[in-house]
Amino acid sequence: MVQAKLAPRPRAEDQTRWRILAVAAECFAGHGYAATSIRDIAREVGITVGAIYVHFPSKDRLLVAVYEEGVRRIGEAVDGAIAGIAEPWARLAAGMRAHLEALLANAGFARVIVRVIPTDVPEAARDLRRLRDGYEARFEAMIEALDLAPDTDRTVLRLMLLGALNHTQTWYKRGAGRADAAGLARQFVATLRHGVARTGSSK
Amino acid sequence: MVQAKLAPRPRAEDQTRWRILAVAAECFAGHGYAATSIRDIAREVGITVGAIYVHFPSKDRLLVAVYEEGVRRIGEAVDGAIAGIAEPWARLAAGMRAHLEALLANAGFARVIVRVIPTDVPEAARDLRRLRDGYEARFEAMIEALDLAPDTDRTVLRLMLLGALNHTQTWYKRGAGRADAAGLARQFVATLRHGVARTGSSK
Amino acid sequence: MVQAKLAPRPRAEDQTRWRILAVAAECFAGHGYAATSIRDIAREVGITVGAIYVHFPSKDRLLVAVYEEGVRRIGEAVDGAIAGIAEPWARLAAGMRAHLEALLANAGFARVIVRVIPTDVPEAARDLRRLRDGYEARFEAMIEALDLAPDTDRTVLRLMLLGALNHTQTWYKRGAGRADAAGLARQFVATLRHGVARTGSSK
Amino acid sequence: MVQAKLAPRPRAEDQTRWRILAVAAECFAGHGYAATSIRDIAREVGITVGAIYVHFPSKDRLLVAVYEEGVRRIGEAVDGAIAGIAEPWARLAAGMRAHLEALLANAGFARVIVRVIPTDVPEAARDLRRLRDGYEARFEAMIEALDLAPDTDRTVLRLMLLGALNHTQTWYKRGAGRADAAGLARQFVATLRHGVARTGSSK
DNA sequence: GATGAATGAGACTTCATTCAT
DNA sequence: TATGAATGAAGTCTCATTCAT
Repeated sequence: MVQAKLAPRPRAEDQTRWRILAVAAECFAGHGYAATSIRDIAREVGITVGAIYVHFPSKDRLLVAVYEEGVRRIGEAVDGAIAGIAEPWARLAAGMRAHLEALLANAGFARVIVRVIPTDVPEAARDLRRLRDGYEARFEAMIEALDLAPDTDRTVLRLMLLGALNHTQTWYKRGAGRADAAGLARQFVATLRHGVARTGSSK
Repeated sequence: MVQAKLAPRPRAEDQTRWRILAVAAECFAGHGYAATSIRDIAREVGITVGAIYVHFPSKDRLLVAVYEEGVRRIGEAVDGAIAGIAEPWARLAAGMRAHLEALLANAGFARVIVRVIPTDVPEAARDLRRLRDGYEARFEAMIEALDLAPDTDRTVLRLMLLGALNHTQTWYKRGAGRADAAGLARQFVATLRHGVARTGSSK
Repeated sequence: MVQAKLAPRPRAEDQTRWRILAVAAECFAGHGYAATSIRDIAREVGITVGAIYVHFPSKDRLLVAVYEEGVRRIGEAVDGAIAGIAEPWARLAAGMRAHLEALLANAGFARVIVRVIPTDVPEAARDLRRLRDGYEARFEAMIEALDLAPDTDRTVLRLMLLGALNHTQTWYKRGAGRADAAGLARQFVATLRHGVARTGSSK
Repeated sequence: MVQAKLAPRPRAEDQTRWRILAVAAECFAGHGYAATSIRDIAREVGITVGAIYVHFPSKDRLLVAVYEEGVRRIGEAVDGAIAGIAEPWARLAAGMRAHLEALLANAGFARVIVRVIPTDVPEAARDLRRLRDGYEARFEAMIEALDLAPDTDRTVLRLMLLGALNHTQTWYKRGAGRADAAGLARQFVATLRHGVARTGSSK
């Protein structure tokens, strides 16, 4: 009983590192890198500022660590979602849906990747870019496999798609539930595939 | 008479205000709101920190002023571009092109609107949102006029479109010239209209 | 009368800068550069920490400013003391006396030069070395003019002399008055000139 | 018996203590006490910060330990050098040479004594002073034995001599080899003994 | 004997803002 | 209109030291 009161460290010894990471992800994703102070994070975690420096050597390395974890998580989510799906458009739809779900599930880790622009943090820019590119390569591959109209610029398509996906973060109302991510992904992919013009209405 | 003594020129009197605005736009667009200090701006303009407070009461009011000017400029650009065009899809294409050109022309004013997210600056959030919404209403209207497939969610379409447009800022390589903005806009609108799937390849 | 209470800034507008310099000199000379904090200086001057940064951009620039002033003062003291004295040994004696008096007069400015070793502050090392060398060049010149025994290494003599002079700071008891500086200088120069061995006692 | 259980090796048990001492000596001598952190030392030794506290209760006690070892070493060096030399000037010359050699041999232990001024570390000042004085007493004795001109102040002579010796640390270029220490000592002692004025040139 | 997480104080520096001039 | 000195809070990071393991 006394134990429960005074010794709250039951399992992992580096639980603190994880809590810092999680809080930092939430803060960076919520207010941006520059607007988040180490103090903010420490306060939220419930430790001293110095304790953060026991686990991370600097603010920008903490950001990189968050980014890494974020890329790992959303990457695994997408990989898991598209595994076993062979048809290219279905693969893309599944990937987009997983991406959106991660993004809208209110998890800081995924949102950081979208929110923090590499060039914002010169000291970490190289690492951030590498991580980002590594993740986005999945979509490059998925788009590569599509059977597209002859004159389509696949690069522009990819960036357009990612722009649409990531922009959701700006306007999506939290609380609407993650079910909507599926609906959004469906509409996005349908739009990209067939367009939204009423059939027979064009040129 | 007092005029004759000190400030004989009628308009140039608030030239400083304009220079502050322009520099602030560039800074906010380049590094974000939190990462830009009043000192940075003052240094770039070549005046004292105090001088900024002569023209703007606070940092967040300065941001709002920049936003206002940005919205005014890009709004006028879009309005000018679509004036006289009746056909809905052509109107949208012209509007998107103007938007992209403003964004990629390296002008801070337009980029600020995309870069600084209203919620980042709580003290100014309401104003920023109002300004943003006022601008984006144009696209709402343009999309409203389109003849779309029956089950299309116009709101999602608008947000998808704006996401694609604004995301360009992240990856667009400057120096490529603004001519490309037109090309990008064309591809974007074509994609949204008809999709990119090879005709006859599906359903 | 109210004036005397509320407006204590009577003359110079950069009085603060001087007070900071003086206090910093005393602190750096007393405890060394690393052991002196900006807070210490601010507290002693009676201003905020930030106020120091209004006048000096960084701690090491403050040190350089103190050094500059110190070199200026002790340089002028020595120059004044040797002016008009033609006989080389008398010139050296006068110079040494002035140097010692400045050093032992309890004035931080002069002591800083002796106390803070250039290599201790890498960011300022180049400047400090330049200033120090500029000052010590006087002694080089004075020694150059001496009529010395043929095999004497003048450089070693100079360094030996400066070592003896500057070491005084370590052991000299303050409060004994500056009169002793003259006596010390006399004994130093006599020793260097003729040695201390009893005449006829050696080789 | 307890010995047989836990510490079977007689000497090597506190090897770590020695490594800490050696590194600390080098650091304190190189950058000064205040500018050296416990972490710097730990890193250099290749152990944890906590490990240092296993061997030394505080930073200032570590300094005292380094000082003690330094005084012991340079003291033994001087004692060994002057042992068996009876003629006072020759004794002094040998002692100075040994002192200089220890100082210039790039060994932190000897340099610490010269570099760290007792008053810099109030908590350890008393100990440092005691150790220093104990060492310098040798020179006091050596000077006492000299046959000097009647009006010579032996105390000033000692401090002058130590000042000249210890100042070498500031300017001596490492890498010139320790052979030069002998040459320097010779010139120092010759200067003090007979002076550097050209014979017959004075008064 | 040694580790490594943690603390609390304090390091230097920059911040937005005010105000007398 | 503009300056520049000043403030007080906050920024990132390092410090010596402690302690459970």
